[in-house]
Formats: sequence, C-alpha cells, structure tokens
Amino acid sequence: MTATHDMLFRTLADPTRRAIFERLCRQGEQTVGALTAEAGVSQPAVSKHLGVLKGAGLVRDRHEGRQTHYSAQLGALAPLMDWTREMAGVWESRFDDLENLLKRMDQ
Amino acid sequence: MTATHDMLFRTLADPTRRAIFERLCRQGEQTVGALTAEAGVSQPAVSKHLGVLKGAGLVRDRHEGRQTHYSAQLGALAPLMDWTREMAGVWESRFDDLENLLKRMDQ
DNA sequence: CAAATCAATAACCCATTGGCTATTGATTAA
DNA sequence: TTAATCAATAGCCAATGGGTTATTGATTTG
Repeated sequence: MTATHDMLFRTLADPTRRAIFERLCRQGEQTVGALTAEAGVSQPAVSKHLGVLKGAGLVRDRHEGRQTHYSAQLGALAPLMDWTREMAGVWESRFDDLENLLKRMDQ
Repeated sequence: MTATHDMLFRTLADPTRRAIFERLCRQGEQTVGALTAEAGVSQPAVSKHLGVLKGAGLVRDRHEGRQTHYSAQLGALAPLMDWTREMAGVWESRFDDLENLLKRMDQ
C-alpha cells in the first residue's frame, strides 16, 4: 500500500523525530521527559513528534501515573524493508544472503 | 551519517517523487517526457522531482540530443537498508535469513 | 532559416509542518 | 488541600516545499 509507505517515509523524514525513534530503538522504553532532555526541542514538540510516530504505528505508549512511557514497534518497519528490497530488485529468493545483495546493489 | 538518511527519507517521502523513482526502478531508463506522461503533474514539476532525486544520488541522467534519460541508482538505497536493519536490531549476522528476521520483527 | 519540440529555470502561490509559548488536566508530594 | 510535576493540547508564526504558468536554451525538423 502506497499510503503506508507514505506515512513511514514522511514520519521518518524529520531528523528530530527520527532521532527520537532511534533512541527508542536503541535504549528501549523512555518517558517523554527523558526523551525531551535529549531532543534539543521543547516538551510539546517532543509530544507532537511522538504523536506522529504513534500515528504511523512506529511507537506504542504506556501510561503510568502521570508519566507516559514510549517504546519502538519494530514490526512497523517491515513495509520499509520490503519496499527497499523490492526496489533493489531482490525478487529471486527470500533467503539471499546480504553480501550477495550488497554486491548487486553496487550500481 | 545523519545527513544521508535525512536526504534519503525526505526525498522518498513525497508520493509523486517516490512513484517516479519506483517507475525508474521497475521499467529502467526513461525520458522526462515519458515520466511526465504518467506522473499526473506538469513537466516542470517532474523536472524538479528528478532534480531532487539526483541530488540524493537516487538517479543518474544521460543527455541525448534534446532529451534527457534518467535511470535509478540502486546503490543509493544501501544506507536505507542499513538503517532499517540496524533499527530492527539485526546485529548478530550479516547472513541471517530474512524469514528469521521477519519473525523477530513481529513486535 | 523558421518552426516545433524537449527539458530546465524563474517566479510565484498556497498548504503543510515544525517550532514556540501558554494553558490545561491529571497525578503525586508537602 | 495546596503546590509541584508531567504530558498533552491549543494557538500562533515562519520556513519549507510541491504545485502552477511563463519563459528560456538547446536541438531537431520542415
């Protein structure tokens, strides 16, 4: 579906938002406050980004008292991997090793 | 490099532009005229999109008389695959089979 | 040479978006 | 219960970006 790819690419296109997502991927669940401390933008800006990420299915939120914990939903990246692989022309086998793939991708 | 990912995601985020790129991936080299015929937007718009794609290294152009032929540069997708794989947490082996990967990506 | 075609550029418009501050609602602490 | 903290929302503003038409430059064609 084009709409899905649209949303994924558009959501990840913003560097601040992508940085937040990367952080969640690498460090696991984080509160809004923790994310804000590193984001370099205001708390409302972070909340807005998290809202967009959530809309794209890239994160999940969990409320605990007055704080909200966010975590990455890696499964949402699948359409992105599929699309890239499809564009790269990997039709032949789902079990191609990556080295071979990279070789074919050089020009 | 963040700048590279930025450019790739931002370039591919627009549906019209991504459609042009997909077309070049699937059907190979095309003239601006041929791309315009299918794009649903004006020729200048297509030229602008091609300029952006070229700036991101995703396409190459070849001049032949008064027409310009564009083709996809699949190698430019490598950083995208790397990033996605990195976020998905595939560290262990470059030779992981994709089925296994997808299994781990379900949540 | 004159007319037509192809693609790029210029100049403009409007919608979207990412940022901010201020505020609100909810929860916890004093 | 009053004060403080956390996160979301509202409302605003400036920059960006994708679209348009008009034009230009270059190359073919008549």
